[in-house]
Amino acid sequence: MTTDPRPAEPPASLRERKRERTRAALIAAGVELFERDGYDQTTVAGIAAAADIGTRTFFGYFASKEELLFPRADDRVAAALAAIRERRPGERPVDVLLGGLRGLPPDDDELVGRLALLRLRLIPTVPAVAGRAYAAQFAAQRDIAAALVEAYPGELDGPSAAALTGAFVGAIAAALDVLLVAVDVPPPPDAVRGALIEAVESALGASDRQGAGERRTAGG
Amino acid sequence: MTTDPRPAEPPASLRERKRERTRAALIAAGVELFERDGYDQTTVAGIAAAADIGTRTFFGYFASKEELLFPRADDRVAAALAAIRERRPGERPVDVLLGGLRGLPPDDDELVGRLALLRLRLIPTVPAVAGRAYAAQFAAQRDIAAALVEAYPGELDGPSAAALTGAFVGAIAAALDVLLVAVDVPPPPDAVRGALIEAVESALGASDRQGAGERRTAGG
DNA sequence: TGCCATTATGCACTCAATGCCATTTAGCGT
DNA sequence: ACGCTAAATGGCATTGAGTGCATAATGGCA
Repeated sequence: MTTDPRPAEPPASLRERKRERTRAALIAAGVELFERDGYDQTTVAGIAAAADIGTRTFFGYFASKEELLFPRADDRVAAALAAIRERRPGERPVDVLLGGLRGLPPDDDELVGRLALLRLRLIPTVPAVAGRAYAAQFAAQRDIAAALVEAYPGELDGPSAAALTGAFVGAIAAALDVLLVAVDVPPPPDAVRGALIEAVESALGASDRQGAGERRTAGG
Repeated sequence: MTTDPRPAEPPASLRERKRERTRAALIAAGVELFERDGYDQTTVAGIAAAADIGTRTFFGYFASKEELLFPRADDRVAAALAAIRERRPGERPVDVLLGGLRGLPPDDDELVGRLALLRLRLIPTVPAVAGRAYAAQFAAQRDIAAALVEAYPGELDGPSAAALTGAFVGAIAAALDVLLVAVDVPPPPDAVRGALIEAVESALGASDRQGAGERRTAGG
């Protein structure tokens, strides 16, 4: 379930290290400027200048302005896939997914970090950012749904697996929005995590909640 | 539940009728060109030329290129809100939402029409379109979640309502993707509708499906 | 040191989108 | 029918994202 959290190995060669430093500088400059001046008011040229590189070079690091907000592939997808892989026999799909969610570290940066928070705030207001986030979510759902179909042959067909995954991811996204964006000051990470899990469980009707008491295998 | 499906009243004044015709011509030209040449290859200037208006005028009708794909406010939100308003006492939130889904007309254009299909195909590939779709979905979820909180005071709090709504909408979106986009030739509308309802029900654990036998109030 | 591949950058270009402004046209009262 | 007003139209210029191309700078390696 641990899935190797953030290796963060510094690349070997000088060239790669330098490139990684520039990349980090670009992200830092972007986040800084986005927060200070707003997304639309911040130009790529400005970000590049703040990181002390040419404007053209920016696009050698990120394909677009909004890509800056999605610097890494989502670890949560890997966590979900791992949870499916390590499922217990008889465990229902919805409980497997919820188990994966519970297994995430409480202070997961991708869930409640500064960049993630900025991203969440920008998604409802900037179409381009929303589009990028949606694309990532869609890809994630496809992967998870495919894994579910493979893990539950006969029980789950394509549409059902897609619907279940969409419900799961949709519940998380919507709950996170309420818990992190629609509040004045975001609560501490572990509180967010607890409330998130509770909300998602109540939405999906997990074993711990309403009825279906036969296969109560998932522990707290 | 019927919610006045497509009034389509022709506007009174000559000016408004003319404007409506131009608007329809723009949509038609856009859909045509998008399908023929692809979204990115189609320029706003090209669409305007095909509809025989100036490029600048296009933006008097649509704020952006992708707005062309979202010509009307989503009726389904209204249907969901109506379903919540007309709920039966004791009916669980999830069953209310599913009831609203079942109440939709089988050939709802917004669900399976040509424009909707093109939109669904474009969403995974064009970030701008995805962004617009996501924004609409987000707004819809906020409205529905707010209505749910109001309809179920004490039972549903903000995060729970958001999670449930997100799960519902997410399940629909993901299932529609599988049923309409990830197939060679889309099946007939009523078949899509039936499969969609079935998939969403299985994902959300409706009364008709798994456990939770105490409050079995919702009929078929 | 010198060669090679990668990286950085400048320049010109396309296209979406916006602001400004002149012109046309529909709606309406007289 | 006439003329006024407001909306609609569209041309022109501008900004900013993103791309292709050519060239220079730089690290890896013999």
